[in-house]
Amino acid sequence: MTTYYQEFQKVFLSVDCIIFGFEENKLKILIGKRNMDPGRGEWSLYGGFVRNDESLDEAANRTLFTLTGMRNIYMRQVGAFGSLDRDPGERVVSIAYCALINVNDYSEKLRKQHGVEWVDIEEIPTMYSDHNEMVRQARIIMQQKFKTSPVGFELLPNLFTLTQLQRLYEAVNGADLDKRNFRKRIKEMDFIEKTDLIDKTHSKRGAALYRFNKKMYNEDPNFKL
Amino acid sequence: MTTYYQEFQKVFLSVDCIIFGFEENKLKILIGKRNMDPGRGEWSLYGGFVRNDESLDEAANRTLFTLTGMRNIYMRQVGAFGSLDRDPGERVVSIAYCALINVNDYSEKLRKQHGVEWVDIEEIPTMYSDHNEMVRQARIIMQQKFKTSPVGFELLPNLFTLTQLQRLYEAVNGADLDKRNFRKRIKEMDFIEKTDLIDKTHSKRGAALYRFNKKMYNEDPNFKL
DNA sequence: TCAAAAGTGTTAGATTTACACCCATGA
DNA sequence: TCATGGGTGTAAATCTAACACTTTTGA
Repeated sequence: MTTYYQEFQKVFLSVDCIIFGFEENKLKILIGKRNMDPGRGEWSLYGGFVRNDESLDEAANRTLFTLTGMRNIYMRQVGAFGSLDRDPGERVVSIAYCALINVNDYSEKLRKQHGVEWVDIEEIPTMYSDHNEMVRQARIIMQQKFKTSPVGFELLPNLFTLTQLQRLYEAVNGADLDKRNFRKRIKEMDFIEKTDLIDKTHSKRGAALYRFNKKMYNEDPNFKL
Repeated sequence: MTTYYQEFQKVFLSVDCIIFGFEENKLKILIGKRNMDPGRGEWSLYGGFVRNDESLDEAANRTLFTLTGMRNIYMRQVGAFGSLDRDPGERVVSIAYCALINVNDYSEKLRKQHGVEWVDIEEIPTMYSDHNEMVRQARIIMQQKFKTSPVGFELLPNLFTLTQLQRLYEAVNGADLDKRNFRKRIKEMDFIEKTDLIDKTHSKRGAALYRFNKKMYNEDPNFKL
């Protein structure tokens, strides 16, 4: 450490995860009650400290893995949050990351162990510190991403119906979509493949199941919704 | 400090500024040669450490002020950069911010004092550490912003011609625009006001000078380009 | 008088939006 | 048999993109 550097204080760095899921036709995030001071008992995002031997991205992935046991999950940075008063104890600057996971892939046992639950994005309670602001920014970023990039499939099972996909997009942008116009657009995207399989769990007639063909998308990435 | 926190190392936090300007029909950024180790002599963004008593935004504004003497400048966070190897000495995590300034408002004297210069965004040299990546991300963010928000005026004098405005947009998105279509769109935006003044410095005939009416924009914010 | 930049409208094509009925099936 | 969700096409309106000539004036 040079003399120059000594003028400045070092700070703790944490990551906080905004983990999105799609359940009951609603966009939800995983939050829990803090079990440590400061802020014990308040609603909070799941987070953790950045270690000495890992990058920010690695810290975010490790934190997500700790909570969900899941790897290779879609994640991206939302931004750095560093108000002076954001942590009532010592100064902690936090880097917010958002993630998209398939709710079905997340073990209920693990979820309960960590005491987190899925909460409708439209009904987020007041949370600890600046966590509401983190969620607000994450949501805006995701709304943009959903329009131009096929990230929505991260929230769905491998096989999904067009109605499920439409409900997802409705939940994300907070407004209903026209069924025929929606399906017209889907048909234009060859990488959203119709399978021979039928889902009969949601209707008597049954709905065709589709899958997202990532390889085909990479050859001609022209997503637009 | 609690026992728990001690498991984690604190780190230095810095801010790095991507300062955009518009000059000679080109989008440029302010960079200089590093005058300290590590990386002495390499091209670099202008940055500084985050102090104990200031938020990240405040640190970015202070750093910009130190370099330019300018306050109340449009600034926004690009993101946090925290690879393990990004600083060859001690670990430093940096928060990148981008800013838009009017080149004419920046004193040449100050610029030279700090040894920074305006470099065409299309001709950025290889820079220290991850600074090229910071610029790349800042540029993408700005390209998005320019389409939906009247931030371009931050780079222009109060009074500007439509040709200047068009050249700015061409520089930002890296492609030429159709003059008639461009001007058609401008006319639809009442908050871009034509004045009685004529600029004769760039043509014999003279071009009408326009101004951005911020108050009018706030009453009906419908920017689209 | 001419070079150089300013200024101005129209049209074809593409995209977006609104809209209503039949189908298949299990209960 | 009927209630429920699945599935389909068209037409009007809007938006986008392509395109060329006249004006003014200082040198």
